[in-house]
Formats: sequence, C-alpha cells, structure tokens
Amino acid sequence: MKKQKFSIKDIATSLNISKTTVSFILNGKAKEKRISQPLVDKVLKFVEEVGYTPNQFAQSLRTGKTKILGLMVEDISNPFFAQIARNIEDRAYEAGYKIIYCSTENDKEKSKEFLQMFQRLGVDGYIITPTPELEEDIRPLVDSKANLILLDRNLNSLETDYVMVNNAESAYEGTKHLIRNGFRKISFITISSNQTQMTERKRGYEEAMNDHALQPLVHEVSFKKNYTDSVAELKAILNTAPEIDAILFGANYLGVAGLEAISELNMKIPEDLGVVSFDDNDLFRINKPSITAIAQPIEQISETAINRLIDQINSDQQDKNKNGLFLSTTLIPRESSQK
Amino acid sequence: MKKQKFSIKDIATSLNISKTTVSFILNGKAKEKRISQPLVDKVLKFVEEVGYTPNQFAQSLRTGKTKILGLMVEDISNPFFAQIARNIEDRAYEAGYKIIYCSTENDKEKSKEFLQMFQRLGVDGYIITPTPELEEDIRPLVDSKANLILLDRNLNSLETDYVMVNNAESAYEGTKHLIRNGFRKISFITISSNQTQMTERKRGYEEAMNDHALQPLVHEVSFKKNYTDSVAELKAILNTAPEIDAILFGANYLGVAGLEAISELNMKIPEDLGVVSFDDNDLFRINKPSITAIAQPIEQISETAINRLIDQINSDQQDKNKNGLFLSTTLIPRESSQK
DNA sequence: TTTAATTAAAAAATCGATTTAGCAATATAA
DNA sequence: TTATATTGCTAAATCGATTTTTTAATTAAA
Repeated sequence: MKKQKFSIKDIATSLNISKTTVSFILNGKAKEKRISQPLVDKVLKFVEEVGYTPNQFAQSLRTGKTKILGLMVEDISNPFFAQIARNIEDRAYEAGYKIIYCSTENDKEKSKEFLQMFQRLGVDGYIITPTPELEEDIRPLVDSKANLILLDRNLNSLETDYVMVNNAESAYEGTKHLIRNGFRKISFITISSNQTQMTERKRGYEEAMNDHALQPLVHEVSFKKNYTDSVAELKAILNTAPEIDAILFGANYLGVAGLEAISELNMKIPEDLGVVSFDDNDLFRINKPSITAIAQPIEQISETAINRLIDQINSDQQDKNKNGLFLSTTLIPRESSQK
Repeated sequence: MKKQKFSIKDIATSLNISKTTVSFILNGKAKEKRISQPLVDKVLKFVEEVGYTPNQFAQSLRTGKTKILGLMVEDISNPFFAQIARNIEDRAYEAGYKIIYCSTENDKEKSKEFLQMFQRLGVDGYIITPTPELEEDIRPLVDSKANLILLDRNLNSLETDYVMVNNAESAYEGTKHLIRNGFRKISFITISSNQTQMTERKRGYEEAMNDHALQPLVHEVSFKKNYTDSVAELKAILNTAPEIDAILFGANYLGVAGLEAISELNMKIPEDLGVVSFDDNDLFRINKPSITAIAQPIEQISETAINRLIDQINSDQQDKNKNGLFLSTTLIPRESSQK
C-alpha cells in the first residue's frame, strides 16, 4: 500500500499551527471554535494544494463510524440480487457509504460467519437477506440497536425493519390469473426451504386454489442442488404428475430451470402447460412463447431498503419503530398463460 | 455501532500483564519473543472465553494492511460481472479478504472517483475493468507498486497484470462458424466505445471476413442508451441494412437486445438471420431457437484474477513481471447458426 | 567473583485522526 | 482599576492495536 503523503500532523507542522486547529477547520468547526477566517482560508488552501485526504482508519478508530455498509444476499450472481446490489450501490455512494457484499447461498453457517465479519469490521449498517433460523444470530444486533434492515424476507420473531413484496397476495393473484384463464390443475413449485417469502407465496397460492374449490398441488425442488439437478428434478415432477395443466413457479431460477425441463420434455406452452413465474427477466420476456411473470419492483425495493437504512443511521434516536415495508408486485400477462 | 467489549488492553489488565505480551501471543510471536508456555496458554484461554476479536481499524491503522480488495466492474447487475463477482468473492473470503465493489457504467469520471475512493480506503488490492482512457489515473497505482489486476480488458500502455479472453481469435472463430454454415452477409454489432475487448473482437471479425473474401459490415450501437433505446437502434440497423443474413453480437446485452429487436421485426432465426453472440446466458440456451454463443470461461477468469492478485499481495517482492493472462472461449453451436 | 548472555515481560512510541480541557491575550463591564 | 468575558488557539488524552526499546531477573562464562 502506498504510504499517505500528508497527515494532519504534517499539515500542522508545515503551517506552524497545531493539528487541533487543522482538524477543527477540516471538520467545519471553525466558526464554532472561533478560528480566524484568515487562518481557515490558509489551511483550506494548503490542504487543497497538497491534496490531503484523511486516513479513514484513523477516523474510524476514533469516531467509531466506518462509512461501510454490509450487504448480505443469497447469491450476488442471481439477477434479482445483482440488480438490487446495483441499485443500492448508487444510493450508498451518493450518501458517502461503501459496500461490502457477501453471498450466503442460503447457508446458515456461512451467514453467521458473515454476520461476525460485518460486526468485527464495525459496519455502520446491515442489509440482510436472512436464511431461515438466523434469528438468534441477528438478535444481538437488534438488541444492540444496530442499524439493520432485512431484505426479501423477514424473521417473524425479530423487531426489525424489513422490505419485501406482498408475497401471499402476489401468489394469489398469479394463481387467480391462471384460474381465470381456464387452468385448473395448477401446481405451485417451490423449494425445500423455510424462507418466509417462499412460505408466503405458497400460502397465497393455496388460498387462491381453496377459494376456487381447487385442490392445491405443491411440489418442492431440493434447494442445494445445482442447476442441472434441478432441471432433472423438475422433469421428474412433470413426469410423475401428468395431470398438471399449469405451473406457478415460486422463483426466478425455478422458472428458468422449469422452462428448460418443459422444453426437454417437448411439452408445449401454453397448450400442454400454462406457466406463470415469480420475478421477471430477459428470458421470460423474449422467450417464444413469452412467460407471464410476477415482477418485483426491484428499484423500489432497493431504494426503500437503502433509504430506510440511511435514515436509521442518521437518526441516532431510539424512537425508530420497526416495521415491515411491503411493496407490490406487478403481474405481467404474457403468452404462457393464455390458453 | 456496538462498542467492542474487550480490547487488548482489557485483556492485559484483567490478567495483570502488559498488552505487549498479549499482542505477541495473539500474533503467534510467543516463541520468538520467548513468552513462557503457561502464560501463552492462560492468555489464549482467556481470549477464547471472552470472545475477543481485534479492532480491525486499529490494526489497519498500525499495519497499513486493510484486508480489503476493491472490485470495480462495469455493472454489477450485468450477469457476466455478477458471476465474476460471485466467484471472486468465494476465493477472497477464503483468503481472508473482504470486497468492496462498485460499478463504473463505463464512465471515466465515475471510475476516477472510485479509484480515489479505493486509494483513500487503502485497499490491499485492485481488480478493475477499466474504461477507455483511464491509463493516466491508474498509472500512479502501477508506479507505486499497488497490487492491481485488470479484468476483461486491458490498457495497452500500462505494465500490469490483466486477465481476458482471446477476443480476436474468438470473434474470428465465431465468424468462421457462420461462414462455414453458409452465411455471407455477416454483420458485427458492437458498441460505440473504445473498450479494448470490443475493438479486439471487431478485429477478429474483420480478419475472418477478409480471409474469406467477404466484406465486413460493422454496426455500432451507442453505449449510454437504455435498453429500450438500444432495441430501437438495433431495429433501425436491421431495417436499413436488409441485406444482412447473419449477425455476430459483440456482447451479452447486445445479443439480448438484438433478439428482442429481431423478434419485434418478426424475423425468423436462423432462416432470415443467423445469430451468434458473445457470452452465454439462460436466454441463449433456452430460447427457441437456441442461440449459438461464444462463452467466456467465467470461473476461470475469476479464479485467475483473484489468485493472481493474492499472489501479488503475498509476494511483496518487486520481481513480479507483469503480463497478460489470456483464456480461451468456447463456441457453443446451437440452432441460431444452422441455416 | 565479576561479567556477559539469556530469558521473560513491560514501558513507551507509533499509526492518524478527534475532542476535551485549558491557556494567553485582548476586550468589556463594574 | 480590577474582575470578567471573549477571542483564538494549543496541549494532551484518546481510540486499539503493533513494535521498538528497556528493564529486571536468571543463568552461563570468564
């Protein structure tokens, strides 16, 4: 690492004044501390000339603030999270924060390690997509009034801010959309994990089916498998349950893998099988036939989360009443759900 | 931020010894500094009990090492970079490094700011996808022997390590593939930017065309436009140059936007238009017809880059001879290029 | 027996900032 | 004229580590 040329001390000795004075001036406390204007000007000019920048570690050490946020997502290479990361980034830099990211792969142990890492580092705020059962590891943060916001899912027993979409209603609407379009044997495909967003979606689906006197048909794909295995599993599901006439995919990657499975089985969408999937992407939009999607408002999610977090940081009051912020999805009807 | 419960000083006073001794023991210098084994054990036991973790800012301040890497990509929401970020992340954490990321949007000024940010922060290493003309801003880093690696593209006048694929050859092969499959009026679609990887791809394409006595047909899409505008621009190109019988898309997002444009114009692939695109993704694989892709070895790119960077960091010798590391792409023939 | 070397640990300096407490010098009030 | 405020600035403490320099107590060598 390149050594810093100028420290506050160097400036002070160069100008034959004390570093206290320099520090006050640099921190905009000149008025308050009654530093004379000529001296202020002189210091600022000099600082500008030598291109001084404060050592952020010394600052952090002294102030306890790091200007770093910790972003913990399930997988940064998942387009949904990648876009969130991108949007959060913009606003964070605008507000003077840097971002350290990590991907949990929905692994509790990994998540715990990352939490510890963030904590050791002393991040000023946490944006977290929690794995199931992470409550007890996050609780200490909540108890110590850390600035924290959960993303995409929540943990019921924790009093925190969280941002997510109205998953149950969205799934309900998606299911209703299929029913209205004439499908009856509609299956909901989810993953074998207790992530709250997935259980909510399942609940919404089941409610819609029940409300229309239809039998819910839930199928689970194991979580930890790789893509190829997931496709195989989906093919198996379709083979063993030929009565299914439509599918509601509970997530992005399930929809993608599902399309691949359907294609490999030479089934026709929407003739053989109606399809609606959570999340939207290039594939769903451009595919022939195009795929009906329940699109999450990614920008809005990101902005809500980061703005809320920065609010938390700036209001060091404890009057923050924690609550969930629910955003709405948009059902984008496309060819795959038109019988 | 929660205050750290135990500092090295607390441990020292708790055990009635000096913090020097504690520090030596914690840093594995007990032998070297002749600390007695009983004391070593006692300290380690105590440290374990109270769950002490060092303040990383104090450490960084003192040692000048930050254990943070700066990752600067064009756009973290671009699947190509998102996957790279994911792969780099794994290895970085394994080696004890954290990652701060940022997206340049191929904007030189933004890039400069991010470089400064990384520098101020004192990152231990840089992984950078440079915008054109960023040489003079990166040069100081190179001169000061910073640990640095360029990704996806390089800057000719700089002596640095860089990792990229053999773009010219890949484009040559992609073009040859189309020619061999009977296409003649093959257009190369690129963006209006001097990114080295794009100019290399163009060069390879032109060479292939010339070698087969065909006239190169290069079309540029303006860079800064949003997706919808790009699609419109691509439609305009196809409309004004109806003689084109195949397209080689120079990048991921051009291919995606291109497919959308082609679809909107109701052109048939591959009958009306053969298609090959750089990079691979779900859409290209699953689309009907599937799209022939020039796939970059993303894992290999990421691993090479991060491993090389960590090597740089660990070998504080200046014997590092900088050089380019070129990896090979894989042409994945699919339906879109079979006439 | 005195000197030198070794062992074991501690004191103090340092990294680069922020912040509290305080000190002269001047101005104002009593 | 003396007491009190105000002005303008600085010394020193502090954050939590690492590292150089010292010290004190033994042990070995002369």
